[in-house]
Amino acid sequence: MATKKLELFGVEEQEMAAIASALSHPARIAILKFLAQKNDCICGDLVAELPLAQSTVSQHLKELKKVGLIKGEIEGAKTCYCINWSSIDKVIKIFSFLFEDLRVSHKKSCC
Amino acid sequence: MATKKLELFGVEEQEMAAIASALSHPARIAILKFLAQKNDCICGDLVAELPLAQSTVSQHLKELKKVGLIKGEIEGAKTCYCINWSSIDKVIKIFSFLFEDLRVSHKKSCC
DNA sequence: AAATATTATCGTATTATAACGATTAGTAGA
DNA sequence: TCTACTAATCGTTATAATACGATAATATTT
Repeated sequence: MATKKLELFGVEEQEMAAIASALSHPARIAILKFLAQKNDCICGDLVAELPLAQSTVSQHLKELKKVGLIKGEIEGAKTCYCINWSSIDKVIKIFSFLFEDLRVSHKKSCC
Repeated sequence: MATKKLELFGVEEQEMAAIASALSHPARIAILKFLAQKNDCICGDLVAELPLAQSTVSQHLKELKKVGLIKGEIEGAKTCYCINWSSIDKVIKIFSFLFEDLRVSHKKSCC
């Protein structure tokens, strides 16, 4: 009874929701911050930094990669992760676009 | 085994994640858009607009209200909803702040 | 070749989310 | 008052997300 009816909405709404989903866990926000501060790092660095198991961190990295917010490059046994800046730009553009669009039609409301 | 360990992260990370959670469903994005376009509306308008049951729409509205993105004012039998613009401003500030912060330290990375 | 290191994936348990119908509580109108 | 309307909440079901340990896969070191 509770299948997500995502497909019944517009592609823009779906895309924004998918990006927001990727940002909807503090661990993933923390990963982005850490990644930006260190410029790049391997999975093990994040495991040392976060209060989560290695498998869990790997899972979070996978979700961030799924929506394109980060990139991962295999370097031997390790995988080097970094932020996908062009994707970040796109995200900022999409969201600020939404909010600016909203704002123009802002008159007076009931509350 | 799978209790969310949200409290183990910083307050800023938690706050951002909570806002992103509210935006992580296309129905809620659609509600915000509709609300901005019409300036304000009642629950029934959204039920007519969205492919969801009344109880489900009400649930989504509750989540948006929980993080302060919208306001609701009871007017007799109806409830008038509108966007909480000061909250939207705050959201934009928090997120652009994050991304700008990230960007300054952007040198060259492994990928 | 064997041991170690690193990360991804699998399997699983628990909690959270999404959706609906039914009910409740409130207001407004006949 | 009785009826109709509006929206919130309750109860339930199904799906998704979170987390972990264990294992697998690959690369490096000894």
